[in-house]
Amino acid sequence: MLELAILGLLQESPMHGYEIRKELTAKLGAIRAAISYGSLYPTLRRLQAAGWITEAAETPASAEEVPALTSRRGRVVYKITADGKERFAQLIAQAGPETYDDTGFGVHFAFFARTDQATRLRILEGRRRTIEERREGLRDVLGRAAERLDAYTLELQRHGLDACEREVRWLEELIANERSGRAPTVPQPGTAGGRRDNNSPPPPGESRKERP
Amino acid sequence: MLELAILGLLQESPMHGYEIRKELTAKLGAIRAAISYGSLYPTLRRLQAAGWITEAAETPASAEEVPALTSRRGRVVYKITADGKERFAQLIAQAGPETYDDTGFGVHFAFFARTDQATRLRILEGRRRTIEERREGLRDVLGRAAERLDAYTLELQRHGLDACEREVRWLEELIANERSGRAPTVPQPGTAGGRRDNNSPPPPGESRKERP
DNA sequence: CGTGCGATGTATCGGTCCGATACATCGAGG
DNA sequence: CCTCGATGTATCGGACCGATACATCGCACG
Repeated sequence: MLELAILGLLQESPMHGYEIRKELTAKLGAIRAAISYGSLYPTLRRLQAAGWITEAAETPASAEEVPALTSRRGRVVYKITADGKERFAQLIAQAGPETYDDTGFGVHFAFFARTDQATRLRILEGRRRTIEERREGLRDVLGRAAERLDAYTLELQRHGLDACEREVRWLEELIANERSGRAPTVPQPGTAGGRRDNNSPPPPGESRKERP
Repeated sequence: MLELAILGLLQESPMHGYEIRKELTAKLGAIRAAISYGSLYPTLRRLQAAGWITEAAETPASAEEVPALTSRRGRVVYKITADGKERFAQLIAQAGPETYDDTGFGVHFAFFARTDQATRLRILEGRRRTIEERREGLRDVLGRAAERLDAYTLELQRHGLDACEREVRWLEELIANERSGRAPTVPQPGTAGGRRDNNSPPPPGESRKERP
């Protein structure tokens, strides 16, 4: 999962470890806590050894630009390689069971903008299936095994069941949206300020903008 | 976490590994997938080495009861020791940061029937705090960093934010319920059938009530 | 009658990821 | 001046997972 996330992130722009962590924390904040350095750095080294990423020199512009702003000293900036992009495409498209658990789905979903519509649909439906099964499991327990469990445990199951039903509905909307049309956003009033297509989804052949 | 869950479960009755897994899967189904044998068995051995649990002989009733029903052969049944109960009490009451993450909170909550009210309140409030912080983080991202993120990522954040708000409301109800009165259940019509006291929890002091 | 299949049951191994910890630099504010 | 918080890289032990192996039992199907 971390591998996929890093590869996906580095396609936007080269970054060093600390930055990767921050960006990932922002992007995946909804599904998991900040990723640990204890897994980040070893993974970066693994990816580099495999040739998916390389170190990029840190020299800012051309030559004797006196920096003064930031004294990039020990920072190690990584950029993705051509092999790395290939690897990402393979990872993002293939769907094993781990693709549908909470974390796996979240990571895949966070990079939907780099995925083709067929894959998006497949993943959304797989996730729905998974959640539906979880939901059925909870209903079973609440129905059949309710006498064996204490009130707190039951309340926990009810809350979980509610979350499942809600997520299934959310997925239904996304699937419908995905099938007929291409707008990713579910209409939903009054949460954040501006809603506006920002960086539109140019999934397969993309050009990335950066600061000019 | 696994340690706490096993200790808690074994207070209800002695069990073997397979059974522990099944019960735990039922009890914690709302918050996590089935626990792996790859962590269960090593943990059982660790708990046994520490003296929190012991093997219990499998002999069914008294003597030459011809079994014929089940041929309990290799099953290893564990029971909790006095030290184990003490350990459980210590683990369930003390609250570190890991007590408030999704899994940690879920396990603690699932054993609320064996916890005193003060601890329950402390944990519920800590969890609320944690979720509120996560919620603020998501609001920040949706507000300030929205332009930098693609529509799918934003949708993920919105869904996460919604889940946070919902959980905070759920926790509020539980806290209010806990403070004034002692009924664990939030009134909520029409989900499961019978509600009724089952395996009574006589943990430290309190007695559990249910509808008479 | 056998034969295979699904549930029950115990166990290990490699790998991923986390939490704690260490250490070094830099800019800002007291 | 000096500490504090943000930035930044890195390691270590431990928790937990997923795959795998292996053995027994009862039952259904041929």
